[in-house]
Amino acid sequence: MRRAPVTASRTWPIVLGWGARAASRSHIVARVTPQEYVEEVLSLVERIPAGRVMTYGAVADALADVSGRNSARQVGNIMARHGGGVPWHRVVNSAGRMPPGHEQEARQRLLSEGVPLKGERVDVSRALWGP
DNA sequence: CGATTGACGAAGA
DNA sequence: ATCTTCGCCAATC
Repeated sequence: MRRAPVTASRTWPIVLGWGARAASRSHIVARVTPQEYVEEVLSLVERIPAGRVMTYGAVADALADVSGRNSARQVGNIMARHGGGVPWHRVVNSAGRMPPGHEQEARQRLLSEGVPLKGERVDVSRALWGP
């Protein structure tokens, strides 16, 4: 758990090791390392119940306060690189589409879990789950 | 260092 | 409905 050193002069709640960039935005500050963020994402995805889904954006939003990040795209990258050990099929894009190259596998799993579908897409309005 | 590249998403045309 | 543009974050050139 690498954390930025805490100094008395520090204005923002965290960061001064990787914080130069974060400091350029006054509202959002990185509160965890990229590695820690990966763990946050994976542990949240693990808690998505069978039969429900989250969108990449919803995951990013749910973690925004604690992580200091909000990038659906980054969640997608993380799922692509590290999602193999979690129920990755329960994360779809906002249109209900499944990850390119894994549509068949995902569709089969979602179907067996009873996730509501609309043709080839998840009916996100009905299936969306939140922590 | 800067530029590109993604399992993204909202807004426009 | 499809395509583009832009904001988002981190890894990779």
